[in-house]
Amino acid sequence: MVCGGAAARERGPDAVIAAPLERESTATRVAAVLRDRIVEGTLAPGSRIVELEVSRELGVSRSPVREALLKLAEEGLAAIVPYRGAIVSPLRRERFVELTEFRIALERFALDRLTERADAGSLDALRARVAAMRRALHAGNRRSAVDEDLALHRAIVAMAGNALLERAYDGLLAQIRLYIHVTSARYQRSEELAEEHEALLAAIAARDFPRARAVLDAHILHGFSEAVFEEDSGAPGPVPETSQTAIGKNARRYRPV
Amino acid sequence: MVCGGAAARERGPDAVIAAPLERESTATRVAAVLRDRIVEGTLAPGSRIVELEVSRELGVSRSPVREALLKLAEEGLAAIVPYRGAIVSPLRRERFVELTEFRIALERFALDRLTERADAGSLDALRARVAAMRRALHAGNRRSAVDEDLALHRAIVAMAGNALLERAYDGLLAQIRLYIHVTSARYQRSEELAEEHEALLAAIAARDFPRARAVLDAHILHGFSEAVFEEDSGAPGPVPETSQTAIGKNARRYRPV
DNA sequence: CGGGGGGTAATTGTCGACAATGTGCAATAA
DNA sequence: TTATTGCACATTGTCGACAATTACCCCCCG
Repeated sequence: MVCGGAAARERGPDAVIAAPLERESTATRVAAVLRDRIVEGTLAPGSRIVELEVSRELGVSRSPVREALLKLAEEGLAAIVPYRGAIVSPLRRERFVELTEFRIALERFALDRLTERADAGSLDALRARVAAMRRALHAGNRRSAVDEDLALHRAIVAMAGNALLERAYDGLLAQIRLYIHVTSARYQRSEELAEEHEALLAAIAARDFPRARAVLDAHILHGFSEAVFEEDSGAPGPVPETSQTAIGKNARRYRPV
Repeated sequence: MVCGGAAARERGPDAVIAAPLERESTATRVAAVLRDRIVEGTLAPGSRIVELEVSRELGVSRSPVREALLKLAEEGLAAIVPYRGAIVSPLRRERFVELTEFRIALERFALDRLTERADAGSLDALRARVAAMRRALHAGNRRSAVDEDLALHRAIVAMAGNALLERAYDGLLAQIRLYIHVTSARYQRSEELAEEHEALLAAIAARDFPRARAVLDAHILHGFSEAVFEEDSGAPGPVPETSQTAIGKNARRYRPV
């Protein structure tokens, strides 16, 4: 068999050597397929995932499928209950509140590091991402706008230089994507969104941690406040007591002075 | 076959009904065995874990062993490289720095929530844990002192009421345990350790978030500063440039005024 | 004496089959 | 009619075997 095989053919020519090192296992590919379907909405929240069905459909055995489901469960995209199987994690407001709170906490930590060590090169890379997102927004391509948005935030987190933070954030990202459609209204007002990101970058560039934190909070909570859940009877009402309290209080406390 | 079986017999008599609901799979038990060995030191950092060896030793097939290794890898206790197997995560100073930084970030977030919503009952529970730890320390039982110490911190995190935070912290806990022996000098001066915890609880009771945060930082960084790595040539020298910078700066910035 | 090739052994990745468990329906009795 | 019990089916958990890949060692060549 030729060195790179199918994997190599999918990449650039000069990646032929590196390809065998990073080719992915069947389990990884199955996980990728299922992950896509979940965040895409093809696999609706709450629906069952039967190992044998997936294995038959994808033409693999149950072992990699099972392994993939374990991965998805770790990412919070699926829930596995022993001897009963896996379901796509249902969308619940309470969980979205927790997700948002925790996301803010992680990104704050990242900003804390980043406002200390950000160099010109990193900032340029971030600015390029904002530009890309702006283009996607103007082109009306919501899907890639979402991708660019999240990629920007992930890049900020990655620049903090803490591998554990990065892993934790990656785990969150999948779930953020899962909930993105309830905040999709946000991507209508593209100018606003781009400006918020630019304000965030400016604060980072100025190495002004308090301001960066304030901008971040406003940015994320802004998206949060527009979230609409189907379980809501009628209009997008207020979030539940306790959680509202937590997010609300912090939003107020950390709002720019 | 009798209802509960072996699982029920290991519990109290009135747990017979509930037992079947919470019995654990083979994979979970294998993971528990390996996890214990890793944090205990029986399985040294860097040593290989061969699936077939474990499966033969524990009298199970490779499937649950494999599943257990995936879990351990998720927890950061093991590293899996495709077609080459799993090794116990090696102890590296850089990683310990990241671990400590991230741990502080998570616990700060917990304190932020806790100083808002802590009730008397919760505080009593925490105080009971400090007392338990103090007893263990005085009894010279270092192992259970460590357990109580971590259990206290975990309880604080749990009280924050964010499931995602809790999961992320649990993932960290295993790794903290992995590194605990490099900070074991800390458990010599038991009085000091107990006092720091009590100061933390007092700040929480007073709902004084800034003070709680300052006490927490001092507490964790205190343990950090005593860490000794074998790779160090001679005395426990300073931590590497970049990481030292990050931790040092924050320690200074957030120190009590 | 050192470095490259080839072949063997060891180990992981995947597979199909069987055992254990949960689910739902149907038959039965009150 | 309705609650209950038993049974058949669907699905997960575990197992042993085979395929794919890597590590190791020996041999050969320079």
